Amino acid sequence: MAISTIVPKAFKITLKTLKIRFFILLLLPQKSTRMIAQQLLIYNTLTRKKEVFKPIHSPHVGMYVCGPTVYGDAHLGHARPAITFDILFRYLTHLGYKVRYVRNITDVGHLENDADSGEDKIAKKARVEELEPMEVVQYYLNRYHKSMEELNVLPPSIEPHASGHIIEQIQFIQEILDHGYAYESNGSVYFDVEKYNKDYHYGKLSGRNIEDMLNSTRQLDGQEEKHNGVDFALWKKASPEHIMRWPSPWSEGFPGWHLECSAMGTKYLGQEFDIHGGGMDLMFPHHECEIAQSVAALGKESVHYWMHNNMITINGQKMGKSLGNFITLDELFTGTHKLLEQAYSPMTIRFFILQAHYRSTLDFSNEALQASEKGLQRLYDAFSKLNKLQPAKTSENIDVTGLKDKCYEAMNDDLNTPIVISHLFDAARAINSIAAGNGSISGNDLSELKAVYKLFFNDILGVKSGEMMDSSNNEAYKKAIDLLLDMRQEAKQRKDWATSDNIRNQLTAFGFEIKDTKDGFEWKLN
RNA sequence: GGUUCCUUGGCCGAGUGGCUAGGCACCGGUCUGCAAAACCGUCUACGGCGGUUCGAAUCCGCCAGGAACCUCCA
Repeated sequence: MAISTIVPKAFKITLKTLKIRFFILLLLPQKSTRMIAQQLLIYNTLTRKKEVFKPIHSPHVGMYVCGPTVYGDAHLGHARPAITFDILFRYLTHLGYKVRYVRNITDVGHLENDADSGEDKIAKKARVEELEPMEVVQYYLNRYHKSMEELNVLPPSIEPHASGHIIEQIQFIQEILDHGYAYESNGSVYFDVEKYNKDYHYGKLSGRNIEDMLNSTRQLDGQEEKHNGVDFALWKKASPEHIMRWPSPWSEGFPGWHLECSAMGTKYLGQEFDIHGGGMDLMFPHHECEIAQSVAALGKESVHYWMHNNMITINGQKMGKSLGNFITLDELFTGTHKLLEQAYSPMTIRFFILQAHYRSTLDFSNEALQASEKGLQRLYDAFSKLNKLQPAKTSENIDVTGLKDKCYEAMNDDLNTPIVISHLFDAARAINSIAAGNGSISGNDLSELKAVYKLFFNDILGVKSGEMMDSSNNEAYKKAIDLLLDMRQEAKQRKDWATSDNIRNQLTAFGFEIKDTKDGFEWKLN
């Protein structure tokens, strides 16, 4: 009785829902196809070629990026993948794709080395600082999030923790074991690289051959458990003093590092998904192992497009944790590092990173950052002038449609942000010319230019504009500065240059920039 | 040693066969009481040697220098 009354009702609701959905679908594809019609080329590390991006289930896109191991503060190097894939996330979304962006948090499984006595990085930090491991994780994760927010990096759709997916990882190992590509040894489980390589190619992503690797793999202590030096751990039995441990069919222990991405990627994005990103230094062995794990467990590769950002260097060398030559983001923002001549705002850092293509190395130096800071300021100034321009009948020296097309063209060419920026600088010059009275812009072009600027500068490149950061200014303070400069104007009219220069010089010393204009003055705080 | 990649003007950094970005710095000019900002202009480079081509920063070869990965790394 109850069922028969419920079913039709449920059916009714479903029909209604379907109708609404159908209606939405009718609307969406029009917008989507128009936008998605942009042909995006992305460089696929797997083929070493730029390829046309075709999602498996358009308009849905699945994207996985290797996030940080949270056992220390994020440094400049961490900002690179975060910003690179933030741009991709923003751009795909703008094109009309529905992106599910997964960026993991590694909070377990990072061995100090591959030896039996290998210690987890988080656990080590916890022991050194006498903290609960999860306390370490939370502390640095909070700080990571804060830095990312300051860099205007959008949060991913899902941010899974490795420690929260132990069951999935155990299942994944079981699949690999069932397919015969792993073996248990003294409570640990290792991936059988040699066996796998007979059926597939281990090393296809990084262009390696197992023969070369067999000869060059370092001999570390405690590797007697492995059948072969190149085999990597899927599960490690925990030594008695090891803090982070979970039960499994093989031993109390913890999962190997490479496993988390395979397990979480396929859990949230499906057995096959579109994009997997990360730093170039993760290509081997991390991503290579991921491929092997997926093929061994699922019988197919999970990832269609592998994308890798290049490194940030300092004095020509990779900035990294192990070399100890890194500068944390906090230090950059506050200028508290011995190599820094000054503090650099988060937007300067973001702009600096975007001025190089993501597949090129980018060398850190104060000179380069200062150049970025000034360049960014030039764009801010130009675009604040844009909002004050008066429309004319015709446009003389600016082609807004051409600008927009060129920006799209650059983005579509494997996210060429430096080219997009160069076009924005071209626009800035045109705006400045018009503002200086050399040229004109029509009303239509003016509003279109404002829209293009907002789209590429703010929305896609994700640079917060000056006004957005100007919220701390308050009226009383502005009036005080205006008052001082009014006094200076009076002094100028009396030709009392000593007083007028004194006011200007003092304000300049405090960091203000004073400009005299035809009818008065302008100022801003740098 | 193996694998992959790089070398662009004072600095940073795009560009993959002819159109030879952009930013910062420098210099000259315009504007200004002087500045600042802005505008206009100047400088115009592709590690070296050879080859392919009508034509090469771009393709090929050799040499020199550097980097990443091969162990944890974004």
